[in-house]
Amino acid sequence: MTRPIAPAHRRPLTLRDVSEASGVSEMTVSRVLRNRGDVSDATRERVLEAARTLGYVPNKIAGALASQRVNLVAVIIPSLSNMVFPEVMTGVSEVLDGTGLQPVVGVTNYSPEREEAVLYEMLSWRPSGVILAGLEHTAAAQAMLKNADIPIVEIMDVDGMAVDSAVGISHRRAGRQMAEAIIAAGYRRIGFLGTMMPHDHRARKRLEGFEEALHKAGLSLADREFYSGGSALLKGREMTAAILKRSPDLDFLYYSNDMIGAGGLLYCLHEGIDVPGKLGLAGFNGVELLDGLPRRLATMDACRLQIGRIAAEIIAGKRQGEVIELSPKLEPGDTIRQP
Amino acid sequence: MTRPIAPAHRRPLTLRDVSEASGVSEMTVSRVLRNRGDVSDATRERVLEAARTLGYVPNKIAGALASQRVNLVAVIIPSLSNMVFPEVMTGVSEVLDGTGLQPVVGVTNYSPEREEAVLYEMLSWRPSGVILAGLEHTAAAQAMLKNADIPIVEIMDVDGMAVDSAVGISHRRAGRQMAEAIIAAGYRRIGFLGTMMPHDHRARKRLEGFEEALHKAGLSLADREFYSGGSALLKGREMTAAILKRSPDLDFLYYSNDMIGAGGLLYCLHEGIDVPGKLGLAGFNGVELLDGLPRRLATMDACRLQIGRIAAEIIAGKRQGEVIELSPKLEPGDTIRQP
DNA sequence: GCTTGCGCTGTTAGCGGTAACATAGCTCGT
DNA sequence: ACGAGCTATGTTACCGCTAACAGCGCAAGC
Repeated sequence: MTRPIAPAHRRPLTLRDVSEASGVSEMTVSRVLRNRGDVSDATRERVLEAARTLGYVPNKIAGALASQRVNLVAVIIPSLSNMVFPEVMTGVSEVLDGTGLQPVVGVTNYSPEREEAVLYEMLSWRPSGVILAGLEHTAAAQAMLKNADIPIVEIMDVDGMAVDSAVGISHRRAGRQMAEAIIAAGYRRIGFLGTMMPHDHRARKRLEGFEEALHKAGLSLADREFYSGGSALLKGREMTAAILKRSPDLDFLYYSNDMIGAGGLLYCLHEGIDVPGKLGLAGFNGVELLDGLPRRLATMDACRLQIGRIAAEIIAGKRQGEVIELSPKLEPGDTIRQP
Repeated sequence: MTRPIAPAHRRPLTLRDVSEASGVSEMTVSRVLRNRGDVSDATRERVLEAARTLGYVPNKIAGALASQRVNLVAVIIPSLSNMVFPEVMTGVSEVLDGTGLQPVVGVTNYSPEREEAVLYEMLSWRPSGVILAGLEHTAAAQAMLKNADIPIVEIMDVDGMAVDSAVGISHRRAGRQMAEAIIAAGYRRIGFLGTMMPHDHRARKRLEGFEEALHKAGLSLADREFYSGGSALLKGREMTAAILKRSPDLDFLYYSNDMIGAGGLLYCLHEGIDVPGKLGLAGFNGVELLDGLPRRLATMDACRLQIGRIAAEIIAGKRQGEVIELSPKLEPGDTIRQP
């Protein structure tokens, strides 16, 4: 792709400049630049040449206003530093790349108010669709979504009511399944380590499902430890040290995410604790990072890439919108005893 | 912040709807919604009430076209999964948050052609400024940047010619400094492990600076190993195993980033290699992840947060644009012998 | 009383494109 | 030879909002 080498200007360039430079009407220039309608090869060449030498860049603002069409898709996620969302974005981009649609990312930092503000801002650009994480939103945000009259896909989670479409996994079920696997492996004194984020509903639902399964088996969490902020890997170490000091008789640690789980694993290996014999470990997410650890942490894949892909397909109209529940796979790794 | 609970519509809402609902002109509604010009409190209340109950969301496309003002800042970076860029984004957002400006992210995957395309797309929305990584761009991209007539900040790197402003560190100098520290610590048979990315100019410059300093000391790289794709942590392990098998007499490994460095460190610890006595290790970046490792990898902070902040300040006009070189700090950690 | 000035509101004319329709010049079949 | 049916281009009327200016009512100044 080669684009213009152009001189500096004073007044911003418009279609009219290109039209004058090439001796055709603005409409014809517009047609050439969008590859729409019939234009003779000779004219097309002349126009492209003029546009290139001038260094013309179309004004999508004007274009969008006139055509009532915007090629943007709003993607609203809690955080970029989470490892989880970049992967969702990869899936979204993969699919959108072929369609002329463009993702625009907004970040909420797990704050519902910020989500509402970001959504408002994004909707004011009249995107062709919205992809946003989670099913929990402020009343105002829900209303905006309903009124927007564009495809809306809520991702990651399906435990709740969707505004329009939803793609994700059931975090409650995921928590339950992990608990069942742990119990089946013979562990009984189980501790939980997680983030202290009141608005991370998915982590909350996993814990709820987890405890539900424990209760069904006549067990309950023996201890729990929460953290907020800082390096997750380091926190994982520290929390593990703390919980084991307080409750040395625990035989399993369930972490709310792989990053703190990895920290815990490194700590245990370093301390020479027998994993998974004396102490079992499990996390959640299936992050790529785990592949490089000395031992494979048990985890559960959250289908992030696929979620991104499917959400984008719904927005692009390549797939019927609806509630789609994916099934995360439990990966036992080397940190749960084989029963 | 509470926003409207509104009914569903057919035709998209415009200023006219709000104007009719509140009995004032469109212009007055516009003034209220933007807090601009004098409006009586009574009218203001009436208008806000109407906008809220209708669930009106302004159309920024029309607004931007009419006012010739867009509150967007294009931020163009190579990758989101790199850990590095999310942190830059944090700095950018922090500063922009107070200004009414909004960052919009574009990702290039280290491809110059893609960068050109993304830039073209972004410029067509007429942003108020552009922040982009690196100083190397296609000729066409350079031309677009020059013609755009908005503030441009090239970030991360200062070894080269900036289009307008630049904020970053000298990667050549960083490589040199690391080499000097390694030599001073008495290491002599040094290997390099890095990514095989022809377009990662910053990694290339670090290596150049590194080798330059080696040569000045009468040394040269004893071996090198490259990789591409996959989990960086795992690759770090594998590459380390490979290079040590091939050249068992190496006494130092310099990694082009912390992630593969961390993998290498974990490998060495697992193999029981004496670090830093028999083998020294160093990476680059100062990623938060390292805090959780069993031993602190030597690294060099790339000042990412600060780069993001300063770039945003330049765009926001809070600071004079120019070329700003920051000084990365060498953090010796526990993987270089103390001389 | 008549200006002056201020506070508030309305009117007009675009911003830079595109949809929809009109039109001019051809080629063809009959 | 002539209208039908192209293809290639131009014309007109907006899209939804805001800058710039105009206008009105009213208090204060002289």
